[in-house]
Amino acid sequence: MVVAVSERAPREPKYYLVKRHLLDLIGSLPPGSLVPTERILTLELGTSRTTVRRALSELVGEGRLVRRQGSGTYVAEPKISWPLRMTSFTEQAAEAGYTVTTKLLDAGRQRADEEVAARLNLKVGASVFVIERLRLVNGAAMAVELSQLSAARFPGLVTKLKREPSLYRVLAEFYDSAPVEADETIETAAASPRKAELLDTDTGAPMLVLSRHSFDASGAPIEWVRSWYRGDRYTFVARLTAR
Amino acid sequence: MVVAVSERAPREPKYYLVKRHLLDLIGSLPPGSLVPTERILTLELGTSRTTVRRALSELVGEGRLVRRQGSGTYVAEPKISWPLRMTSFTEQAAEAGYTVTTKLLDAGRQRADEEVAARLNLKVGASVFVIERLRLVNGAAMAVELSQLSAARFPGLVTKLKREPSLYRVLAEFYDSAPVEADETIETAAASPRKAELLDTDTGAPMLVLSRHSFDASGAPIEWVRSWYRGDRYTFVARLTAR
DNA sequence: ACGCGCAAATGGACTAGACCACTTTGGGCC
DNA sequence: GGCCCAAAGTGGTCTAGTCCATTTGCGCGT
Repeated sequence: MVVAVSERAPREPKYYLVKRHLLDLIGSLPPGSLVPTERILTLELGTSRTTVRRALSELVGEGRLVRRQGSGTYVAEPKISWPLRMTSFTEQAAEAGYTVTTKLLDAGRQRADEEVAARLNLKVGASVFVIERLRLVNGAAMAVELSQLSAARFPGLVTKLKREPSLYRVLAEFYDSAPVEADETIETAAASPRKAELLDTDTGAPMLVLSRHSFDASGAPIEWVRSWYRGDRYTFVARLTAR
Repeated sequence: MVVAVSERAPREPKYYLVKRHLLDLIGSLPPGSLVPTERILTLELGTSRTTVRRALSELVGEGRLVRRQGSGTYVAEPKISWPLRMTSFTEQAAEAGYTVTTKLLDAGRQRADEEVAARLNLKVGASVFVIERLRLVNGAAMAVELSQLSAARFPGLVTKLKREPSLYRVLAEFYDSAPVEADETIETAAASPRKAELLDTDTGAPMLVLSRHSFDASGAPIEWVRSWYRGDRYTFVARLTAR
């Protein structure tokens, strides 16, 4: 195979030069350090504020910088790893040594649209519990989670959830039901204004979206969950073994 | 103007209103449809082009729209799922029914920096093979992959790779070495100009970065690989089982 | 009928500036 | 000494415009 010579050098946008300049700077400073203000960078680098802000925004999205309105821009802490595993959220966190809390944002009953009907093996219009929760680790918002389950299959679920926050424990105790298999998908998205506020970040910030479609031992779907994590703060980790 | 009292209503930026307008539009159109031009949207929605472009950029980053300079903006095809599994890239693709090719971009020898030395259990400055490849599925660029392996442990690797493109097959045949375990991490990043060009996308576009740190049966590290996938086009899928 | 070249239209990058929301700070007051 | 509040400084949003690169399509010439 011949190694192709790229005829066209990728032309570098001006904002990317600013970004590289900032990356150098970040590399030489400890987390928490103050970085020059946007207006100062504008003068130093001879560009417009828009261009500086584009570079800053990418670095914020990559978790290298943190901006605080009215205060300044700072070098960020390293990202946090989060394991992808079959156990429940609460157990995962405990294993990793984190203190986890869950805040119930909303829990109600809705009619299944086409997508959720297909996922839960229901008819369109069937009754579905929609549970929205905020996951916090050591007090800091980590993810917004939207769970959907068949209301017919899990009667009274919402009431029970208000006493026992672990969904998987409720399923096991009251419905003798446990997910034994799941398909997870991971993708990127931009934060909506609502999710941005819940997660204390900016609208449009890059996020990791983890969807889980889980099944019981008989292969019947139990729940369909989507979780939105801040992409600038978390990385997912999975341990794979051959065979 | 009367300011709403709602204590903490997430204030919606104007660009997000444009985004929702476009999402409605996208929902009613089949993939490939032409969407109004930026200048027309500017007039229709009474905003500046910058604001329209911010909304468009997010939608492009989420894989809902495709922009082609000089031509127009189009509704995008759905994303493609890509499995996370322990087998080699080439095998994965074959199983999924895709035709896969690999283009060797660069292969050479470098001195280990601190990070790669730690990953491969070497001393800083030890010789390391750095192999950069472009992965294509059905002819379209999918990912840029950067593999790093100990040169002392795999002498002549680069030469062999030029005849047999599957790295895992080369490792098995010539070095009797196979990864049986791996840690994979997934995070988001923005495309550099170089990667953007290789992947036929825009600088700054959101990407999924998959890092794999793999080990042989004795627990010794074999390789450290990072792959950059277009976040607007791919989602990762993993199948998890309890126990 | 065909093809070529050029003009129009598209998205891409950047500028300069206005105004707003929020935080910090320091001076004046008690 | 401590408190409060105004001012200054920070990032956040948006505007209106320029110039560029690429694509498309039309009209002209052959």
